[in-house]
Amino acid sequence: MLNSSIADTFDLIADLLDFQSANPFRVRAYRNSARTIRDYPESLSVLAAEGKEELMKIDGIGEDLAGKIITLVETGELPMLNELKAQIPPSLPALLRIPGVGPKKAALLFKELRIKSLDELKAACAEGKVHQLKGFGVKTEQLIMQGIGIASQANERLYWSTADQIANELRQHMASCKKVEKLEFGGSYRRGKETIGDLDVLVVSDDVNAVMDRFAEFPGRAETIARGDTKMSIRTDAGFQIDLRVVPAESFGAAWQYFTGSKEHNVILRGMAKAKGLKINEYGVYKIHGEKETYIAGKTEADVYATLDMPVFPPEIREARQEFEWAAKGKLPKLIEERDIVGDLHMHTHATDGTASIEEMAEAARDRGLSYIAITDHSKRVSMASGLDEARLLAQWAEIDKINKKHGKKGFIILKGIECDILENGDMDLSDECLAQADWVVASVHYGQKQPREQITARIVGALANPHVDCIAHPTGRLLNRREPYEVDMEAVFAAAQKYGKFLELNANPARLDLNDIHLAAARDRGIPIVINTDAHSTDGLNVLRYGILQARRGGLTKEQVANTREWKEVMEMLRRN
DNA sequence: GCCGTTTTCGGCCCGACTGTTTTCAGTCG
Repeated sequence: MLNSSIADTFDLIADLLDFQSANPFRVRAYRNSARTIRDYPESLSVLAAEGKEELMKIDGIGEDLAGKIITLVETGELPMLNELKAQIPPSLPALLRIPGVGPKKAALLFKELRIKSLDELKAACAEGKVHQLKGFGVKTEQLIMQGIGIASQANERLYWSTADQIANELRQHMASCKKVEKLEFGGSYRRGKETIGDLDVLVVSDDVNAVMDRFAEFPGRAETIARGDTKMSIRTDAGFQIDLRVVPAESFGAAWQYFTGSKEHNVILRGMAKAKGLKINEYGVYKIHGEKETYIAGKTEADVYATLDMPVFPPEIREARQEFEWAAKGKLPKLIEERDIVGDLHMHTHATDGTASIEEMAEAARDRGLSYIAITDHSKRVSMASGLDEARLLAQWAEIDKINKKHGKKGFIILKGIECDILENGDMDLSDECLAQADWVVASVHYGQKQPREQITARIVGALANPHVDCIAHPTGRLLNRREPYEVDMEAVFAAAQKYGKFLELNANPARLDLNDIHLAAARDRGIPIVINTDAHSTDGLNVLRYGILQARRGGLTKEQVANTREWKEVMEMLRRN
């Protein structure tokens, strides 16, 4: 059983318990464990076979949950969940997706009006039944009507790159308001998450109304969800929510820290503060003496963290994973930066599905400060992209030799590479004799992505065993919001990469970002070199590198752990050594 | 349901906003 399935089960239990108004801390225990399990790098099914004690070593999993995981893995079901399901209709959790409807309101709707689904709720609202319920009113009924539309919409999270565009537009828009002394973004956007659910904006100003009025004029605004003394929320016409907070300068650091999150990171931080007789909220850090409290910090993030003897964590690792452990040991990693990258080892030209020539790609890469690139067009199996057969590939390599000779003195190298398909039967799409002549070979799966776990894992592991293959491109094949990853057993892939001394790619395309942060951390712990590539199909495509860097930072990668921060000569030595 | 360098019991982060209320519950982040 996949970790994600176990996590889904626990999340469902949390939802159902919520409806029953169970102890909120019990509900939280299920949600916390679900999150931990979803992020856990190793297979819990494997751990479960080793017994309860192994599972209980994981933070947030105690005796009871360990037992439930084992039952789940062994039998595929959970008696406790079956009992809950018998009491609560399965469609009820859908009601929770309506903004403003939580467990209490949903439970009341079910109890009083027997409402079990969004459709039934819509009908009840239309008939005016909902506003008669205790605790509901006409406004709430209208809000639910609108909310049903939002809940039934796909409600997709935005790519980080899209959120970045919106953030930049908003920054420009707000810049013309003279009352804005300072403006920063927080939330998952600042933490560089691959997708963003909403945008958090923080403004320092002594004129809240002026700032909010300007915010209300944002061209993308479709509606204002809330507007209070310090906080305002709008929704864009695309259904994307933006939350604004206006704070005084002495609270800026505390607020920025607070709104950057993650929530889990903050919960731990506040727990630490409490143990020290301090309180942290979005206005500052306070020393508690009896009934009274005094402000001791809050102007900058550094001030806030310093009250707990903590360093300023890079936002990308504020996920309550390993950062506190690192900080306690004084070993916070120095995360990789965009300028550390000196080469790009995956890109296409107009020979296949790219739009630029070899020379154009090389020049664009050189403009961006790189010292080498690999041209890695598709192999022939990818016929839709007019993939290269052996003859065309050899011709391309001859051309690369020529170009290198022409520009050789400038110290920029174009490598003869290929993105060779791993065929459905596990064979490579080009012969070993052909691949042997390449400087650099990335292997990838484009067909037969739906194959069962054993089969697709064997294909990728087989490719890693091929002596001519250097790297696996986009190892899980997922496309954010669009396509699930292959059912590949990443543990087996990591083991093979280690055994054969191969590299794994972090594909920087904002829709891929494959490997993800969890996998990157796992690869890092195993000493597997990562290569951050753009997979560019045009000269502009080279610009996606920054998204890959964010993802790498979320995975806790340093410069040393990324192969293409080294000059090509060194990379070659790594390959030869391996 | 989890957890312990004050604790194996009794805590578990904290505040803003809204709507429906006459002082607060529910929701959200």
